[in-house]
Amino acid sequence: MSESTNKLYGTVLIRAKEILDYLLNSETAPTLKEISDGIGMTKPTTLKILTTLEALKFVTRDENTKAYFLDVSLLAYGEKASEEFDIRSIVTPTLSRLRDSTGETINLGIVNDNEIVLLDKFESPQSIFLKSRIGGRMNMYSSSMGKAILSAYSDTEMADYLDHTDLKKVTPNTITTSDALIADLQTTKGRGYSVDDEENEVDIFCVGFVITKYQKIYGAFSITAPKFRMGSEKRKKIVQLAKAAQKEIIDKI
Amino acid sequence: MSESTNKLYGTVLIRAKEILDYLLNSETAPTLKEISDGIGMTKPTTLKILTTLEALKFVTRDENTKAYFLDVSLLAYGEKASEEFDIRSIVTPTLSRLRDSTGETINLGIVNDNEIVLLDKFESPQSIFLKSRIGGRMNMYSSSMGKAILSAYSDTEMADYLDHTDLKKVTPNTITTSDALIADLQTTKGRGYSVDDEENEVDIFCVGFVITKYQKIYGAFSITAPKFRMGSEKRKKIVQLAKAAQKEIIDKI
DNA sequence: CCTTTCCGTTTCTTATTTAGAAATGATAAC
DNA sequence: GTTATCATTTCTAAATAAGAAACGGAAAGG
Repeated sequence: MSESTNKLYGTVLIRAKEILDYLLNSETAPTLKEISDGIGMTKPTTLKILTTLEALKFVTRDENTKAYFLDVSLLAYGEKASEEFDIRSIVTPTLSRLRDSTGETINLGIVNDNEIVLLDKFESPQSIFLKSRIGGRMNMYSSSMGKAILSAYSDTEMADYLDHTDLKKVTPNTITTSDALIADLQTTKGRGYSVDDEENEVDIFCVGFVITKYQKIYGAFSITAPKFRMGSEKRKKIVQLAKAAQKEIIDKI
Repeated sequence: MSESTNKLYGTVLIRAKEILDYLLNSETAPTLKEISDGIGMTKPTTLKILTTLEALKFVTRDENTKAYFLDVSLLAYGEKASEEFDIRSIVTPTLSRLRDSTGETINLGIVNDNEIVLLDKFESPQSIFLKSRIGGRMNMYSSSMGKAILSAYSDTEMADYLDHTDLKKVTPNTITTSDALIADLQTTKGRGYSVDDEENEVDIFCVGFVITKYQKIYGAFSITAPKFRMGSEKRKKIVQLAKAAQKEIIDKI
């Protein structure tokens, strides 16, 4: 929101990203028409960009149905990118054990552009919902990982975050005022973990733990479960196990 | 090699990919000069593309060092792409157990553009080498996963593969003639698994198993170990476990 | 079996964008 | 404080892109 207002170079590149994003958010592989209608570009232009994207192996086209989808070649870029933040290698054994001991799904996230990006997940065998995808994004203010991280922010960082964020309702429980959010983060700080009580997704309850050492914030992890499986006894037990995991991780950094 | 020779649309897009590839293959985050020199583009042009890539969240720039690296936002595209081929969910529990029972690293790959793309890996605790990265590519003719898949190809498919591939030496052991490769694949077919005896990487020995059902090839998995840990006894045991895993996977498809 | 419709593809021309030489800043090295 | 080196900005001829219109081909409907 404080971006330079100068026009960006690379019209085709920008449009190509629109196409990639369209494919990213499509349930099923779309055809040329669907894409060009969906984005509001003319067919010839869309076709030309798609043809180039295909040649570059960013997309693939089904020869029969003529439908487009993202190409697995893209995997390499994301994996390389996430290597830069390599908490994963440190964190994996601990979180994998935490999954086993809690029986619930564990997520690992980092901050990227004021949002949480899901870096990895350790799924519980009983997990029904797999809405989330590695690389997927969520709000900081409505998720347990986000709130765990926000609770470690300085006042300046927090002010900057609020400055760049609209607290929009995602579910009926989402916190939508700065004051309420700041109060919640205060509680989080005292308690040592954050709680997302159906604030990001209905029926889903999460607790979140920040991974931070010597002032530096590395990311956060959370334990996610359907609300009916998160009674106060269970939650107490999970928190205890997770706090031990958090300590173990921080010691390894 | 039978591509249309027409000039491709989207100059900037093509150049942007060159930059992304340069970042993908850089050990350390490069600066503008390194990138422009490395690719052979002028600095102003490179800067302009990088600035747009940054705005699109494909790259990030370190404010202090001015160095560029790939942005984690890219994760989402690759993950979505690999979902299309979702053998992973079917295969994960079995391969994870195979890792535990063999104590060695298991790789899962699929074919993309006549090469193997590493879709997932299940690392052994004793794995020293982590040269490979998810999304990484290797030759079909020099890798065990590739040869396992080639052994399931029809004559036409194989002819087409050879037509589009140079059998270049990767290590002293790499097979570099069609005849030798075809003979090796014959052996593979009879034996039920492929062997890569330092053909792709010195000191590394792998066995590969194709995942195929009703004529359709879904991918392959391999067991990788340093050669000194792959004596014939150990290998026999591993093959036995892997064949059971292969059967289990195919039954689940 | 012919007609219509609906996409995908090609062509063409004006308007827009780009590429890079050169100049300028900024910063680090000496 | 001078020099070297890299990042950034400016500017304009030359290259590229955008989209209207026309075309082609396959599938649907009568």
